[in-house]
Amino acid sequence: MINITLKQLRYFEALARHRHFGRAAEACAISQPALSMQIKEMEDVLGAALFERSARQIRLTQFGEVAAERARDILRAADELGDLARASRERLVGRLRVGVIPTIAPYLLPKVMTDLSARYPELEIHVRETVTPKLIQELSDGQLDTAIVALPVSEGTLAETPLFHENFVLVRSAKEANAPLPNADSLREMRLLLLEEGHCFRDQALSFCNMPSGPPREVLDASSLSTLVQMVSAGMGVTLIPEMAVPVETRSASVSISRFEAPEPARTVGMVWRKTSPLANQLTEIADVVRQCA
Amino acid sequence: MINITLKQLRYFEALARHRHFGRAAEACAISQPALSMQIKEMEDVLGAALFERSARQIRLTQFGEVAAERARDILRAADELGDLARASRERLVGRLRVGVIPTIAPYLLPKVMTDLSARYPELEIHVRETVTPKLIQELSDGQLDTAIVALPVSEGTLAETPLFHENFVLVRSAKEANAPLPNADSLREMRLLLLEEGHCFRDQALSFCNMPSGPPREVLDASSLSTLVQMVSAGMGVTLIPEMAVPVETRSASVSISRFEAPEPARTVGMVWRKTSPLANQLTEIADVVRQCA
DNA sequence: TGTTTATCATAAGAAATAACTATCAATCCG
DNA sequence: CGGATTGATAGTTATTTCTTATGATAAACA
Repeated sequence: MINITLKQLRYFEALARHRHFGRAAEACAISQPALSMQIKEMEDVLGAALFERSARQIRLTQFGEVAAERARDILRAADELGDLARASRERLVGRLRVGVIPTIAPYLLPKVMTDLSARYPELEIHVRETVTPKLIQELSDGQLDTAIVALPVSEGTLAETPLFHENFVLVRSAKEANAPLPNADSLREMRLLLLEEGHCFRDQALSFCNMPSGPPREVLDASSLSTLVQMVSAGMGVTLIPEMAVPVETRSASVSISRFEAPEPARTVGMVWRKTSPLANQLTEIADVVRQCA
Repeated sequence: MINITLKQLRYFEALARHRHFGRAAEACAISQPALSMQIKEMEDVLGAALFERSARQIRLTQFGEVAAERARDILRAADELGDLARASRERLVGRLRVGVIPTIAPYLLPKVMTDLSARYPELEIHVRETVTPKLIQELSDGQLDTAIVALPVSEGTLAETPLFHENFVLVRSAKEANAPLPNADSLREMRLLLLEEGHCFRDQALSFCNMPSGPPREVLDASSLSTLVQMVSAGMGVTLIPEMAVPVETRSASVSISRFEAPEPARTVGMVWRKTSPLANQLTEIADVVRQCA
């Protein structure tokens, strides 16, 4: 199946406008025979005459009139595709799907969302909050554009950039405020409350205590830092939370916060995306904005 | 300025649908590298990535999604142009601008319009009624598609086909009904009422009497056959009218109609159109329909 | 862990398409 | 009738697009 081409439509449109092969050809920056051939080809393909050629002038046929209108529509649509491409290339627009782990989302997102919206008004931000393995899976599947997680991710297909480094602090009930600071080993002897399995923060905390991360423990596992703090406040044990969570989580709980001595437990939070992502350039820009927020 | 092509849009659409270069290429009946190259070319021209290629699968970029939608619109519009061409080629549709001389129009058109509309329901018929020279001019200018006039027209650029032959009859007042039939020469002595200048029928009548057609005559010239007959009915003279006009024009006038003896005055009515007209085929068909009516 | 498989990109030559120059044919005009 | 204008045609060249063969990379497999 042979078909018409946009080039033919362009030539046709010019001829319909000029009603003169020579001038239309000049307008298209080609020779008159080239125009003649393409018009003829187009008429052959369509199986209908577009122009009526009489001795000294040419006229659009009735079909030609209709076709000229359609041709203009098509050419305009094609041009718009170019405009659209330019727009999408010049600035970050459209939808950005961001995944964030639950031990970061509530503390970082409010400011990040505000700043990003201010900087990229045309950007529609979707947030997905879940544990790292799921985020990585969804990222790889193309359901997310980027994710904010604890580094390293060590996934060959993903690019990662660090955002900030944060320490973990000890949360004890208010009445233990002046008790001696436990070290990593003594923590193991205490009733350490942790997040349920799957959260990387659980593993990071356990690793600080040199405890195996795998098997479930006898203690109740919480589903959020907020719950953990409330449990501590109720005297059920102690826990660790990232520094960033302190202002939010201790507002409505009577607990004491203590920093560890060096080497303090800590984690690096970073942003990851597919190495192949077409948004790679914009994502490094966004990482900068997030860094400002932290 | 290099630009995208419809071919690229077709390939792109296929790839967007299959999300697989090999299968999309197969669907387009080309080799996989050919598809790769055209997609690459298209991305280069647009200056934006359409697909994100990762190891084992490809995905549309956000821009690609939008572009795919547009591409489908454009391709559909291009296909419709083909459909439109086919429709316009297969049957007579749209507008047909017909010119008819005033000494034919009122008698022939009612039936012709009815029959044509029945046969070509999608045909919109415009009628222009004026004298032959104006019709020929407008036909040549492309303001008319065809004209029904008295033959011959003898215009090199026009094609003509005869429709019917009609005699002229003598119209006298009712009380002259039994008077002897004048011949061409005796007509010259009578008060012969005629149409105003410009009407071919005037010239044809004069030519029958062997009188010069040019100079204005002393008698009142009428603007329609109807007026002529009414004048005859009022006793102002005699006239000739084409046979076809008899039923209509003598309905409300007390006149007598007489046929001449051979050689009877007559004219050939025919249809003309530009030799270059794209409607030429359809016009011969229409001439057949008109012939049926006469 | 190395091997196979799947998949898209690249390269080089061949085929197809579109362009140009030169020329023709028709017609209008003085 | 002769020159000028205009679109069509022919032959050749230039460009584009395709094909085949091959490469590179990562996933799947054993």
